[in-house]
Amino acid sequence: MTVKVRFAPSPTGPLHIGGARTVLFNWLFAKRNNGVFVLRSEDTDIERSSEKWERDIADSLRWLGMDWDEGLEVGGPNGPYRQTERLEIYKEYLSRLWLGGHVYYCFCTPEELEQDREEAMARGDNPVYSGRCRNLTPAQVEEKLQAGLKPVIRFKVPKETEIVFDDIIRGQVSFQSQDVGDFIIFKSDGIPTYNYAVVIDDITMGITHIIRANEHLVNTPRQVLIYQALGESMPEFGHVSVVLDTSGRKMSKRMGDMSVGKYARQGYLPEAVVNFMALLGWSPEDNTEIMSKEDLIKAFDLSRVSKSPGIFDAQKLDWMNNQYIRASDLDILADMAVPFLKAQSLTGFSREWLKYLLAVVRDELHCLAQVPDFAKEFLADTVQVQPEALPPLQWETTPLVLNEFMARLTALPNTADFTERQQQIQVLLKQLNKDMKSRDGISGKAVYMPVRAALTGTVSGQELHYTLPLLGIERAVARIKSSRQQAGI
RNA sequence: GGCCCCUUGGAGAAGCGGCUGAACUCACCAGCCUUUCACGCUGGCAUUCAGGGGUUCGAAUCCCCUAGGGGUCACCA
Repeated sequence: MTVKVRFAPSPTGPLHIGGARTVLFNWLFAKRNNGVFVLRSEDTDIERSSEKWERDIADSLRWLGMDWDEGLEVGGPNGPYRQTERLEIYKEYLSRLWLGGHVYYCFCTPEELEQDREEAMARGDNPVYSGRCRNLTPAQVEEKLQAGLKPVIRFKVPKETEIVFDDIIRGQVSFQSQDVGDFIIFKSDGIPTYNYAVVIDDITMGITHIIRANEHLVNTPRQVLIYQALGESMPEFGHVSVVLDTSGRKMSKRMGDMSVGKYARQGYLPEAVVNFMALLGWSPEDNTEIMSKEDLIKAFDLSRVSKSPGIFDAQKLDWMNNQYIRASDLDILADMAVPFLKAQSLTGFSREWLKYLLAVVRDELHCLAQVPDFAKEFLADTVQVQPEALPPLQWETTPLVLNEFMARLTALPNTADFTERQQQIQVLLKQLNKDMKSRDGISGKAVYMPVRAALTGTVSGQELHYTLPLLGIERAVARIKSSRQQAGI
């Protein structure tokens, strides 16, 4: 039997890292087993669901490179893939439950239920539905229906039964049926509830493995009961632990700052995000850290997924992203950086310049959103001399150094090639240092620091032979003049 | 409150009864390299696996209890 898995989000918010990781595990599992991955939408919460979020989730998945074989947008043999469009199917299966005597109408009001719950809690009991409407006679039901009351439909949970299932990740899990309580499968508006609709979807779509977040573990006995009542064969379950935010709390959809979209917008590489998520709660046998999608697919194994919840560590993501930035092709990086530069209206540079900049700064880049800040450092014609850069500019020997440097710099032969210019500068700097040492007894820090300070207005930054090609000679000269003025030398 | 799940360093983790004197990665700290910052390199960072009992010649690994965290008990999913 071919493996078939699914991701079934409710489109009530953006996809966050935790949800995306659940998808990843599904996707990897499908790919590993040459299976099928389905994307559908659980939009029965009409109040909060919206197509906007459905699109957002699909976009996030596409961005991460997790394609789905069947479902939303791509269609397939088991559609429709939106629960609100599957109402007929749910009703069909409902009639089977009626026939088997597994369901009943319930007319209890929210107020009554609330009161029951409070009383049960006060008694220290499990606050499950009392079963008040379970034994209504057909005549009583008819009477209430005639009166225009809109009932919900509840599932009759068998008494005194142990509900056991094997969880791929957690092992055997068991529940007592009396702790479950008759649950609602159709709301009074005729819309099915989650616990019922998922089961019907999973049955009709032929899902073989349900890999989902641990918060659904306690829902599983209800779903198991429905499978049994319908006489359908059970899929395998695997409940993955949740991802907690930095403060140790569960990620929620309201927290947009953990969304996949945010990382896309900040210029993280999807491959890095995928790699990072894979390692959150899973590790390959050989403990490799940097893994491509192909590597992950080859190595993925559900049995190595951790049971305990993981905390999202942004620092490690940054490190991971940096690893990918270092290994990326400069053209790809440049393409990714352009929108960020445009967003800040940064212009006046060539493609080659950008690529050279990226080559120079990539080692310290966590994400592409940082590129404009680096670019700005080199694009301004003058700089504000920072306090810490003032002393080197005011050293006694600085004017001499700067004069000599400028003379040599302006005498440099023309070139449009950044690497060539870099080499020229390297030679120039070395020679300058050597000459000034023998001629004036000035060397090392005494020559490099003033040049750096005048050029950049700070005492730290890239190597000068990288900085200068980026600046260009004209700008370098302008900056030195301006900085000298600011320092009064 | 009942029920279910989880518990190895600041974070991700390896570990599956003796090869662990608890790998590895991020972060952090120190030193080296260096004209500066960063990179890089080297070293440090759990006398111990939430705590306590047990089983065993031997336990982070198996069992029990306690504590802590999370989830759920919705006409949300």
